[in-house]
Amino acid sequence: MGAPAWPDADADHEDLLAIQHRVAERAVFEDAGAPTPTAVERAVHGGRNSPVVVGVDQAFDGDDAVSAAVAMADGRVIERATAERETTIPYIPGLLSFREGPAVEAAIEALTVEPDLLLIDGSGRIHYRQAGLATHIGVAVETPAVGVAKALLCGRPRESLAGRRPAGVQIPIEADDEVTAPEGTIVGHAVQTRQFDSPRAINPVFVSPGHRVGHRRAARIGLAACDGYKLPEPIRLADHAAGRATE
DNA sequence: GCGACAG
DNA sequence: ATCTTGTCGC
Repeated sequence: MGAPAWPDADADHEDLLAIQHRVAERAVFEDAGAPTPTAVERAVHGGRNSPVVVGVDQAFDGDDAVSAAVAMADGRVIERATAERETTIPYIPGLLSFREGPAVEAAIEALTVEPDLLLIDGSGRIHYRQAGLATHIGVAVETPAVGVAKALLCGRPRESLAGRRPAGVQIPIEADDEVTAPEGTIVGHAVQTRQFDSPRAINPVFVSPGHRVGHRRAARIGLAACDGYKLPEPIRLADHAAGRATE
């Protein structure tokens, strides 16, 4: 078992923080088992003997969290699975994993295929205690994971994010005094996965290591997994699947 | 007290 | 995350 079981609804706030510190201790923020960006490119765009890349996203159905996991390999969707769990803890920035984690883990375990990489919507190392949803899940299921968030939770961009950047640009996100990592540690990147020529600029996504991957490879994986849209294809498909499971 | 704040 | 139609543009 890579991480503690999910806490009860009546767990103390301090217990939750303690769990996250443990998750961060067990997390590996360096390349150790995660597929290369090239391999991920084959899984999403096509190729032989690619790894199994699974995208995960959530939707809500009343008080329940609905999670969808979409597995891709050799350029095709090979399996989809969903799981629904009652939410007990409310949404609190920094404690998201305790609200959505149970459903996410259940959806991943409902797959019959074994994931080589998890692409999870939400932060990984870009988190106050370096234990965002992607890190918590990666450690819990002992699988390489990358976090892809649509907004920045914490940390300091090395450069201003104002204005427009062309697709492919990666701006380091450094730890500040709110993050439990030495000041200046690169905990992730703002990745411009998509950009238009139109007057309306597209925002970047925030990619960070979840487990068994370094920040550099995580960012390149984020770009390699995109297919014409702002979000990595497996996550985009999981988004649709989760929404459909709600209807 | 003020501002920040994944989904 | 979610409540929600049309509309501007490639």
